[in-house]
Amino acid sequence: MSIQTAIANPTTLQPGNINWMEVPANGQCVFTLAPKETLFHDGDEADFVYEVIDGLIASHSLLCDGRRQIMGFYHPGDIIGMSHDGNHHTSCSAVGSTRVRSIPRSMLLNAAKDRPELSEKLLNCMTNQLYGMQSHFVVLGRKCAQEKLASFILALARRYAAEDAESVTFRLQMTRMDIADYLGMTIETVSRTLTKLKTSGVIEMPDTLTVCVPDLFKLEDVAEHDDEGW
Amino acid sequence: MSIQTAIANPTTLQPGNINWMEVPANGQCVFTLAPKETLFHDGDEADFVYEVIDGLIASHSLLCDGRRQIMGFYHPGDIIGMSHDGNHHTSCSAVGSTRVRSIPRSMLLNAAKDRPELSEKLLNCMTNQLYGMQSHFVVLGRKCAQEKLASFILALARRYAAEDAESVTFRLQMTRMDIADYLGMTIETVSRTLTKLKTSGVIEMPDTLTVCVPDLFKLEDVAEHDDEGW
DNA sequence: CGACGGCTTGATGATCATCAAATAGGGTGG
DNA sequence: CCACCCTATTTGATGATCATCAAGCCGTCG
Repeated sequence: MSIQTAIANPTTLQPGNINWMEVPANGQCVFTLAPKETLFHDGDEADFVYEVIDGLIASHSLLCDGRRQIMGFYHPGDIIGMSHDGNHHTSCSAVGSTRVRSIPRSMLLNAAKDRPELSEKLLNCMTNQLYGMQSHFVVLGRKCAQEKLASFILALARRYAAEDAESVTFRLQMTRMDIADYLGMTIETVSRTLTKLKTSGVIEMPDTLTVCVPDLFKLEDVAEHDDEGW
Repeated sequence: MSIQTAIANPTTLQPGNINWMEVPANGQCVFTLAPKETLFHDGDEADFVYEVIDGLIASHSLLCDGRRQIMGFYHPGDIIGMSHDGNHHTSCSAVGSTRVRSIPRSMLLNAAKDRPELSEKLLNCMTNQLYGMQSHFVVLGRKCAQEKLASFILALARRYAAEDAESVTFRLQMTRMDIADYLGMTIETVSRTLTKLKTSGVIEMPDTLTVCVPDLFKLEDVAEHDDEGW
């Protein structure tokens, strides 16, 4: 389900999944971003709203001295670029090669006016994203390196794992630098901590991008408590 | 402007300011929370949405070992408790004595259905809050103790200062513990860092709760020690 | 007054950042 | 197909920042 089908069929619209099939075709557009290519910059006019089709988008913020913080990753189905004041307040760029669909903000808002269900769904998208950010605050503010990495991998694992699965294997789409900037660490600490997680058997990594979680519960324990006791 | 007047007069509704005057009176309720009293817990059913009338509310999250992270502070006019799935995903409690207005979630959603403007404003509230959280990520993930506190005080100062003012004096409503839990630090480091800011003349504190910022630009420099990218 | 909670200050140590260098993997051109 | 290069990643050594443990201070309240 995407924005398209949802506008066409409001009852099926899910958070992070809006379908804009009924929106005039000339307004929408699907295109592909190369890795690291920017979707929009902080401060740009927010004329468009985007839906990730496949790939991965990172929203981030830069300090002048080069420090970077990634606020969040947007996966397929996620909505990017809603604005309350007509301007973006963050930059967004592709992690790997990424396809997105764009729709003029005005068109989406107009459609929402005629469709209470659509605007309710948009609101759900927002509150959904908002809640997704909550746990990230705890990770950034209160967790140590090992808990940060475990939490990060756990979140990805849950996204990729089948319902009720106990183990899962997947490929990272982002670099160590991206992970570091997301978790508020350095690449060196990310690397060292991954090594520690491998050594303790919580994860396996056949190559630098493939992560295998043999026991999701064990990973949960590390993500929540600092291990040592386990 | 509050939720009340906004429902009555949609065109005047501003983000963080919703007026529900037209909502049946039996649905809404104004009450006072004592300091540290809880508005709702993580996991509670989100039957009500709240507007802060005066005082201050903190939304926070707890790890099982007692570590706490405050996600954000809600000031008068702010809306709390919108949920996408009918449950709260964070706890909220009063910092000092705080008055809030509650409205049944169902009633607000129904009113929104008949009022495209209202639901657009609600959406604005959400995106507004979402963007407010962005800078907090940078603070938590990428700033050192001094920058964290300077950023924190600067945000409060801007809220209290008159337009174009160069200096401002205000009272903190929260304890050192609250500040520490908001900024991802310990109370000791908060205290030490405040002392450092006082010593360097960036702020003055006649007593533990009164903050005087003689030069907002100087405070900006410390907070953004090269920061505020683009 | 004495006790309590919140705050400050001091001493010490752990964690993580920084600087530096080696290794691995991917892509290019011969 | 291999040599080479470039970048990403890993590993090592060292140090700064901040957490922790501990004690003392201040204002409030019973």
